[in-house]
Amino acid sequence: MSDESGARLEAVKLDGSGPLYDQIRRAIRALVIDGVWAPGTQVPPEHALMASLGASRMTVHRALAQLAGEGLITRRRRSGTIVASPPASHAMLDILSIPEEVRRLGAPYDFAVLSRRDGRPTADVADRFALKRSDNVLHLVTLHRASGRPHVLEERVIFLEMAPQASAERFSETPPGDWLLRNCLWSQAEHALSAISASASQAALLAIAPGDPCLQVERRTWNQDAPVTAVTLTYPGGRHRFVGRFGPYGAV
Amino acid sequence: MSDESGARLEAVKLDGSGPLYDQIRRAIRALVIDGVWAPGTQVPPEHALMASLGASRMTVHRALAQLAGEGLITRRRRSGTIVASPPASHAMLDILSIPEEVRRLGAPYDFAVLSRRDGRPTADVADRFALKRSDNVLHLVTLHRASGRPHVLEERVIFLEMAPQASAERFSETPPGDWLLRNCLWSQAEHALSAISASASQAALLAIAPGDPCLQVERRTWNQDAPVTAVTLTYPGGRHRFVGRFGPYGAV
DNA sequence: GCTTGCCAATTGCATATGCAATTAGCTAGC
DNA sequence: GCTAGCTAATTGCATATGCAATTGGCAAGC
Repeated sequence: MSDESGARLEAVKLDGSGPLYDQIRRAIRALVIDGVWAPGTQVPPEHALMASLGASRMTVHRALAQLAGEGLITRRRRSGTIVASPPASHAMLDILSIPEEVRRLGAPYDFAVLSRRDGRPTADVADRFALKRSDNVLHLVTLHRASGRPHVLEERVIFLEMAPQASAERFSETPPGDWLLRNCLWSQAEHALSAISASASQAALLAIAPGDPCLQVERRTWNQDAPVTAVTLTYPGGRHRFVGRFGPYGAV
Repeated sequence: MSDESGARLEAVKLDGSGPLYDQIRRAIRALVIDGVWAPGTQVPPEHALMASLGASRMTVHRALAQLAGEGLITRRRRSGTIVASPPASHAMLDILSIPEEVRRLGAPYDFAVLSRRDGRPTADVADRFALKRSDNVLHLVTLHRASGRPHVLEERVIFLEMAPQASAERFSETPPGDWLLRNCLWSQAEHALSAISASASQAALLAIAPGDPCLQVERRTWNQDAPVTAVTLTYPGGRHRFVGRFGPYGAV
């Protein structure tokens, strides 16, 4: 009734270990990261948490201020505290949206799904993710273009266990990566970056010569240890570079 | 006399803008980052800052606690607060020490300086760093080996303006990158990552075939806007990959 | 209905206070 | 000289208090 936005006060459970402010911080952090409190959820005000947890307002404030500093929540006077949306990207390799990547280059973007196959995972994929061969997966090959020229080739496997709605999706408006970002939760990702020679088929699709060097990004994504998707992005090497800038104490 | 470690209390200057605790935090942060308070320097105790700045202990504490959280200072009861050493590396591309990189692979490491040339910068280099052609630079080509096999080829330019001691250094014990890390300050670095085809000379040095794909990392390093060094690292593509792992809220 | 102004909820900031925990360095005793 | 124990310096944590700033929503007046 009163908690229309769904943040139940009782959900905040302290574990009794360490400083009180840190217990509060970790408890709320866990609720946010595990998705119990979705982005946009109204977090109980300091006074409510204070009464509920038996802590002083300053102690609650300290926990919430830290979480706000970490970007997990957003606070505004009078309106209160809400769970923030996860930041879209952090650093060099965290660019997850290819349309956005192209848009930043100032080039018009389009894409085409070249092939699509539902079915069982290949032995290779099943192996890398410790899947049962009976799990259903969706294979997609997508070509992204900037200014009409091939930008990157995407070869993706989606694990339907975690993303059942993907079966019904046509991926006509939104490329698979962006669609997944909007429709699936993820808690962990791993990137591997390497240089390869373009195979004949890759070269043909990317409009380069076979054997030309390419930057290959392999990304595997999980939600709470359950695999969500795996993708291999192949960038024509001559055309792309990843750039990052930072100082000894972090990003500049 | 009393401040044998050199942290002068008067060095902490507030700028009057924003919350007091944040002014204090930024003031001390600047002293650390700009190297005025070197790593290991004893930071004045809370009571001293409190008296000197006219703030309450809790306010000073708040600033220092935040800085400790950011890793810029280390605090211990009774011993007090000291400036921390900058973290050696942060994430995927921040690995600065190649010996360390090889050691992590569990392989024995060695290196050889293949060529060395003192003199004026080439037009190309002078251009990229906005140098005067009269500035002195040191060109070095170094091959790093893991288990006796070529691991990465390093082509480096050191700007002697910022690192005059480099002229006298033989680089027989320590490769140039590590030597610079220990002997030079830097405040900013930029990485660019791309895929290339090995040239004939690169291929020969790396014991691969000409045209084989390589991962190339170009790193440029500055100290307060003055260039310190520029380096190109060429990794045989088939043999190396960079891996990073994180969640939507940061590194895991 | 529309606007203006007020009230109250909520967070932001700073202070004062007290006690706990840690430990460097000194002191007393052997 | 050596050790055990004490003292005091320093940080860590929690609370209570008060006021400032912001602003959503209501009420009063037009």
